[in-house]
Amino acid sequence: MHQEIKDRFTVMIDFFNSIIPLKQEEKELIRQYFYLRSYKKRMFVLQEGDVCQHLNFVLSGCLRMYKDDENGNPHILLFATEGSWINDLDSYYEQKKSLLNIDVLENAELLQISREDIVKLYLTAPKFDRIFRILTERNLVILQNRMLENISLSAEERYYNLLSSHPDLINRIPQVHIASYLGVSAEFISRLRSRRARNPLMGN
Amino acid sequence: MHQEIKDRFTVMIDFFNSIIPLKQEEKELIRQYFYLRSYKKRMFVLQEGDVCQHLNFVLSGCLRMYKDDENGNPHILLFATEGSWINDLDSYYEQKKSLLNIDVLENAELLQISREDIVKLYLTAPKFDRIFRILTERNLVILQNRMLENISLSAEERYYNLLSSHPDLINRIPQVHIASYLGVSAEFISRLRSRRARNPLMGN
DNA sequence: CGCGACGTTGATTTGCCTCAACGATTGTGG
DNA sequence: CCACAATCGTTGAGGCAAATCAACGTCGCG
Repeated sequence: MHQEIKDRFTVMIDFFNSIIPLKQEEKELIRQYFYLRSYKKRMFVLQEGDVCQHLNFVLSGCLRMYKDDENGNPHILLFATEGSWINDLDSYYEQKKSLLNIDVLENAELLQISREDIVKLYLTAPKFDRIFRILTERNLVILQNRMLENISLSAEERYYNLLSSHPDLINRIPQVHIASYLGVSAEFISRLRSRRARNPLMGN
Repeated sequence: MHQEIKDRFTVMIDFFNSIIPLKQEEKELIRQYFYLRSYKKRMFVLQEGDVCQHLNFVLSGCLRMYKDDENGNPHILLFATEGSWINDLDSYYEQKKSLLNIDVLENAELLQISREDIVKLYLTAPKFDRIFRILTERNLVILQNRMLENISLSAEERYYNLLSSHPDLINRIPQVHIASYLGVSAEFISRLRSRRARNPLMGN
């Protein structure tokens, strides 16, 4: 089972490697600084009011990051599945109380790193500054495209765009969460689906 | 006037310095790689279909980045004024044709750097990897907050939030562009304003 | 079994859009 | 320097997209 854990690290090392190839010593640093933690469904990785203590890389499972409004309704900023990250960077770097929640939709295994350790990692291996720069730039581009869709498309267009760009998500995430992610009501998504089911030719 | 140009660089150097203090040699690199360029109102810094050739740091003036939809209506992703950046990172790094436009709302002076030169900059001074990582992380946090507002607040709330968080923008940018940035119609913004003018106590 | 999570459907309301017309201001060329 | 066009904001009438509220059926699960 120590072997197993090494295998998990391999997933993360491959991830970094695909951005910039790592030297052996840099791979060792990853094994040194990241730690494996499992979460069960409904557990919180981060709760509103806490200070975010680690970056989270998802090995398996599914999570969401969201904010509750004054009525207690969640508004989902991000889903994360295998091979992606889910962090409240603001709380993590500024060490301020988070306004966001991260919880588990499907039992999950995460690789985590503390703030002190990532600072050490950056200092001992500056390549990780570059890796995380590139990673963050890519996430910014993705978020910018989502922003653009949000200000320019109808709810129906956004829903079917998501459907075609992330068909995997639709299969494993309840509609009510998809609705919250898109910023529309769950009932409206249901109506869109039944409308298209009755008339498959509609809306391209 | 060579003196003047040096002064412009000082603005940028101060900007970087406030993120991470620079050594003298790193300051020299900035003077070496960035170049000053002036744009007049209505000029394009980037046009749809072109490949983004430089990163843009705004010394003065005001610009917007936007996408035209199929009807030719612009949807604004970002405004940039003194001391901020405005880039299509996707086109810049991937060297693909841009879907976005960047044009000038008020005569502007930019400091620009080409893709080849920023790669050199990263190689000769890895500190810039860290600086741009941090910069990008901050921009991601900002965009994430805007995303959250967009999926959780009404048009009215978004408008007055923008008003209080960026009062400067409201004074220099036409309402029609503010509307496009928020993803609402210009007429509706006008109605919000006149509603509150008649009844100043409304909506907190 | 019974409860909670999830999806659906109907009736009604509303936030916001569209289209159109109209001043006020700016700027631009003859 | 004036005339005319373009830009910008406002207002009205009408319409539609999407929210809200409520009820109900199904499923999985403790």
